[in-house]
Amino acid sequence: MPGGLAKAYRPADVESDIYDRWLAADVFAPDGAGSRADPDAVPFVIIQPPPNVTGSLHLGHAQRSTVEDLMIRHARMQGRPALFLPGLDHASIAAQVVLDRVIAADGETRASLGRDRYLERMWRFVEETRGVILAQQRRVGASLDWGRIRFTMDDVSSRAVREAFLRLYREGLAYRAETLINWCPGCRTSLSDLEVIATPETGTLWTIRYHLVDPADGSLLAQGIDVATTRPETILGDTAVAVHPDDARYRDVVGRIVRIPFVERDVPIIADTAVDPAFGTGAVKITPAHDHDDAATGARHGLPIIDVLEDDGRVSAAGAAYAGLDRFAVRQRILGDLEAHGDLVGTRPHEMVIGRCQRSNDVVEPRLKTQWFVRTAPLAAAALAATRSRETMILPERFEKVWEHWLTEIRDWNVSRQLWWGHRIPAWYCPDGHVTVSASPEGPGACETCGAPAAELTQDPDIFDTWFSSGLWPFSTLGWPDATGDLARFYPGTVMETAYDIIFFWVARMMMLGIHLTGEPPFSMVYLSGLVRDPYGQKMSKTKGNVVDPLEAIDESGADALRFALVHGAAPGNDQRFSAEKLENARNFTNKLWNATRWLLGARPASIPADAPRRAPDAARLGPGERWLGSRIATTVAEVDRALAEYAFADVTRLLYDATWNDYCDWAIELAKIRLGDESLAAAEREATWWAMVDALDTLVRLLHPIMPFVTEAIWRHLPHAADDPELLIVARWPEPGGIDPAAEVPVAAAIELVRAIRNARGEARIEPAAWLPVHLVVGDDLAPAFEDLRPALARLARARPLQRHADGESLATARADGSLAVIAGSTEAIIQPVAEDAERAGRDRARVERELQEAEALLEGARSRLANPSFVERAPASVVGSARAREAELVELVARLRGRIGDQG
RNA sequence: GGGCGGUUAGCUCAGUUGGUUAGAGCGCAUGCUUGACAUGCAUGAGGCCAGAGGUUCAAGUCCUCUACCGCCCA
Repeated sequence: MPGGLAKAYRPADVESDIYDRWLAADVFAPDGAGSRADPDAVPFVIIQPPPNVTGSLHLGHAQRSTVEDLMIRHARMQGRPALFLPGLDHASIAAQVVLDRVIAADGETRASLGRDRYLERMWRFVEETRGVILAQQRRVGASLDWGRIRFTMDDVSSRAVREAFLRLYREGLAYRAETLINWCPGCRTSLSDLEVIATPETGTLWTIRYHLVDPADGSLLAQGIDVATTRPETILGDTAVAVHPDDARYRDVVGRIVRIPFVERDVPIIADTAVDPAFGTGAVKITPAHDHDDAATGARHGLPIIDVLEDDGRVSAAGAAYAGLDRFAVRQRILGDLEAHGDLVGTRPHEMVIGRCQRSNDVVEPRLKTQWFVRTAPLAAAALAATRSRETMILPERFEKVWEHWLTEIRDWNVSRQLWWGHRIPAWYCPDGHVTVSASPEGPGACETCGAPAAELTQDPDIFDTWFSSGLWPFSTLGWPDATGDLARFYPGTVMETAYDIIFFWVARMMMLGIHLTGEPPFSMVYLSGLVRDPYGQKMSKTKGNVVDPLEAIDESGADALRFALVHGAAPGNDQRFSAEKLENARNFTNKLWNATRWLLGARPASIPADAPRRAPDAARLGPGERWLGSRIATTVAEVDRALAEYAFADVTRLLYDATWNDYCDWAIELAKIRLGDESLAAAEREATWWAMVDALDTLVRLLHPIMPFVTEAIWRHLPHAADDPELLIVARWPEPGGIDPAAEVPVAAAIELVRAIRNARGEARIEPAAWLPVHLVVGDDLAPAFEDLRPALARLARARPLQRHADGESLATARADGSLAVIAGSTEAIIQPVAEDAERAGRDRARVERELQEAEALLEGARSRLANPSFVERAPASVVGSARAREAELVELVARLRGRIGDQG
């Protein structure tokens, strides 16, 4: 076992141990004992979007945690104080749905327990579940500052909620009003506009006849007016019939009275321009308690408002004979009864949009309720100003348009929820109905209007929308409203990373509340992640059975493989497809990196002791391969820095994959093997080579650490270190850019091209791979010294024995034998002499060279016609024309040489 | 109805401010138990860049229209 490393990387053997070592070293906190942060540097802060306390980790969480963690790890390695703050969200409605199911197993319901016992049960339940997702985050490798963890229901958060509400109330930005709200009968709570999903459906448009009332004696006439409706059960709450004032069909009946069936209520026929004469019969029923448009019409005409529903969706006492029945049962009964009376005059299918509850999918009912609202207009304006001024940026930028539109059109936010699990609204009402809002945990001492004593006050039974406490998260987590040290140091935060589907629910609310309550936008960058979908682009869901469990993926392939695969597909705002193949590919990559390390440790020259401290390679003794590698790695550092600065994390994975696999493993290791095994070289040269290989791998491992923290940390343990290196890679320095040397790359790039061309020629000619063949070559003077150094490498990689270099083409031509293979690669040219003459092989080789010639001629023709165009030469920039000319010259020479080869062979 | 995104190799995706020959991984084909790695190595095949028009010396890239797919808002 070279280097004492296992033959394959086994993540399960090292991951938990490594995480424990990070914890023990106290390196996650920006001010932890093991932190190497520069206290004067600008902190880098990510407050993690808190997952639901009863939830468990799904692939989307894993992806977002990884993206957040890689930004944090990068900043930490740069020496910035990096705060990655974990948390949990109480998720009112979602948690209640889960707990309701749990208690149902014991034969209990919310009602049977009552509010206090239900909440006690919830706290017990939450204590049981809260650890689950936190442990899962550790498996992913998230370097969260566990000492600063917050829960939206802990005391600090509660205080922030009460204080925020009090301030908004005092400023008139929180108000209580009786108005039409969205009601979910399934969840038995009101919903914000965002939580109602507009769903296109095919419903039915029924036409119903309301009979006119005889003004003389109040008796019912046979004459009537036909109205169209999609919700016949709302008949019970009708308080008018409306027509358009210009509608000639109804001019005569405006002002007359109709009787609403079943409830026997006499209501007027009114004229209102809001009525669309083209819809149905042109006459519509008006139900101000159960329709937003009707409520507006009702308000204009002073119509009464009659709520005919109970909270659970049954018809109330106002529904006369139908009271106590479910709304949809009532619909059917009413239709039957209308038909029996001959008053159902039309039925036809109708395409419509129905509002459904985001969580329960129940049809949402508009209802009149007294609730608390947040006045959004001024808050939204400030949020818009912050993004317009670029104080806060949104990535990808195209979401700014959506953001603008939504915040411009925003309506007031209903924050009351008729649930139990959440922050109780800190508003108290005295017997006279005065409102007192208090931020004190004990509530107000007395009514602030009439002085009624506390004992006579009753607290609002409702709780806040979960997103209200979430909206305070970027600063409530840091101790707001107290002026804590953390708040001063870490607010505003740096990046808010979250999924684009909660940009309104959450990001907008954090911006609105953050700016208003703290005076500053809560973060400077909003990074919106896409969704992780299944291999066919379908959303993952338990019902579809296409869910990938991140923990299973980690068990199988390791956390690093999962992270790499997820980051590889992550472009801001774009969904990605996740598949077992991608995971496998990433796992192979971790193994490749591991094995490169294994090779390196096993290849240490005997003259270097195993525990030798890290030493810079002696630059004067490096071969062309090491100089090439040094420049390649330096280029990679620069490109990775650029990609990170642009949040192009998928690019980072691609750059590092290529640098590791292609540059380091495929070429650098192969070149170094030859040099390290070359007894003719001085020991100092072999040592320099090995140290150069250590340098390059060390840099790659540092660059890869934010994405693949475990395997890189495991490798780092085994690499030689300098005296000022820390124990752990997680706090090691991020590589410095610099050292790019294009001139150093030229000879090895040419050598690689030549080796490939020779392999290709041998392959096409079907020469046994194991065969060593004599090769003659000629190279340009500029490459000659490097090629001399590289001779042993070229010989082995191209299986050339002997390898003879000629001074010029003429000399090379003398090496030509019957059936020899012609190879042209860039400016180098070679002849491979076959073991034995073989007519068939010669034919195949000739065909290959002719194909190459054809391709070269086609390219030359293209280059010439381009240059033949006078407007190109005149108008294109000189540099472009220059390189076109150079290209043409190159092709001319290539064609000439290929022609020469064919002549030779012919 | 309004808005946004996508369409590049069999599949999943890259492709910088327009500039030489459009790339990668997987898959496929052929061959290889090479002393780091078969979770591997070598070589190869495979593209009218959705379609039409335009701008330009030059278009996968910019503009217009069309088709299809997806998402958001109403």
